[in-house]
Amino acid sequence: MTANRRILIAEDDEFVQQLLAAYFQQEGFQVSLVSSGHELMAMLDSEPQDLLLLDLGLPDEDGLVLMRQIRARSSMPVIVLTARQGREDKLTALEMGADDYLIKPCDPKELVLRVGNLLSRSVGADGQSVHLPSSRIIRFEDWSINLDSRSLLDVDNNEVHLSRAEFNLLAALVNAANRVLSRAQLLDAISMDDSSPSERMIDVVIARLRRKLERDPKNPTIIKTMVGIGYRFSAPTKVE
Amino acid sequence: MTANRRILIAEDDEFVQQLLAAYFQQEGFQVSLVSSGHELMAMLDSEPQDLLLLDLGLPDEDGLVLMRQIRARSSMPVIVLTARQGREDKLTALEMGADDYLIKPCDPKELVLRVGNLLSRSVGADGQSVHLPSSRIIRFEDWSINLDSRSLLDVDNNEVHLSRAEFNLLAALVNAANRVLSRAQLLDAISMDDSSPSERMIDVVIARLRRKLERDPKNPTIIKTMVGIGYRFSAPTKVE
DNA sequence: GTGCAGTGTTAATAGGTGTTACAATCAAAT
DNA sequence: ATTTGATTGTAACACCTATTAACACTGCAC
Repeated sequence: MTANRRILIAEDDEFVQQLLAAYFQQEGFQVSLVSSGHELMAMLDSEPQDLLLLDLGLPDEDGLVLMRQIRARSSMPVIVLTARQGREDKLTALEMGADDYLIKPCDPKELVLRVGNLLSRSVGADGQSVHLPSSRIIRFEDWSINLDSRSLLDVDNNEVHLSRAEFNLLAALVNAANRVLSRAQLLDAISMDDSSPSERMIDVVIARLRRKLERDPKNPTIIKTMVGIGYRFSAPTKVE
Repeated sequence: MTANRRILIAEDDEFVQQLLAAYFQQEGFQVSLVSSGHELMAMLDSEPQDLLLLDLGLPDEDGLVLMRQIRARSSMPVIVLTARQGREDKLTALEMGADDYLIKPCDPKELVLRVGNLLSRSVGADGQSVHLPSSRIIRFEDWSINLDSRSLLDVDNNEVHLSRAEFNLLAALVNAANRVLSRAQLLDAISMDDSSPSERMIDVVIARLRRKLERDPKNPTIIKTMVGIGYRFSAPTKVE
């Protein structure tokens, strides 16, 4: 029951942040803290977490935009916290894929309760997390990708280095195996903030990935191009 | 267990109030809450408390005036909390008879520590509940760092020497474990006077630290780089 | 003084990101 | 089948950030 207790708190008011951290630590969570959208995305890229507590009012980025970017790269449980009373925000947040929604001020006990609920819901009978693809190792062709340690191993178990953008793109494709992802969706998966690079960037990263992954990069079998639509991961996968 | 664990929290931000309450309750205190100077004085008149946590920024009354009024009727321990940075406030508050003074945001652990200190001091000279200064020894991976003696011990308890800058940087990171610290914040931690060295200095000290701490300095696991943001201490820690 | 440890700067290097230009390819119309 | 315009692939490049070695400077101990 207790393996997945890493909680990431995204909150810009430092005092609230520290109080939440101290409180959750006492409840036995391992807490990580970020105070901006930029940090948040960097943190999610560097280390998987079991649950995200997201304050919609981060200074540098609209919370709902962040929510979309998060959902583009993982299905981790997210609880949205906001000072806003608006009903629209609530609906939008839930539409964007938030799992729960609380308006500040709220009772810390209730908060911990909902966190506990969400975590227990996302844990299967075997104690493995259902939600987090990041707790999985996936094999395809000669490769095995570990979404947890963010590493890619070749057939001899040697690690092949991927850049952040390359890994995120591959992870997004693997998570949506056999589904077509548009360039816009893939952009969400690789971009850190809202400074969206052009969609051609996706082509470039795809090319770099293919050069590393494909036996014959000219005739790709793993990442297929869907002309006019996007790309599709189309190798058989085996989840470990 | 001592009977005097009733704490009164005077704080107008409702969320902060609830977080503080939940936190102190977990620490075994019986908590009462007020959110205005008016309520505060009424509460003090009707029910004795063992300690007051007073936010200077209450809406209806200047905190320093309140402080004087409180002292006019009791000698109960008071810790003043404020968002203001001003040195004058601090001096005035202490002059007015506050027992301690903390600037928000502050570490909740420190807050509880000071509350404990103050309460045990006010118990009397029997020495029963004298507060033991919490040891500041923290273990991570094969290392243990003692923030009091400023020493770092390896797995065999041999001391590994760190320069002042190295130690301060490491201490700052450890104290903010799992939080991202910007180069600017880390600069504050290592520079003694106000002559700020350039932020590249941080990279240099980080490199020197990694060479001493990390198993594989090229693939650091203890101090992680957050590109474009700063650094983060990300090894599990255990406080002794 | 001389030597030494530590501090901080600088510059070379490495690696990643994103743009652009042009080549290659595709798909639809003729 | 050929043409044509749109789309995709990729090399080359500019730019950015982080890493690290080298070095000069400072202050301190002997």
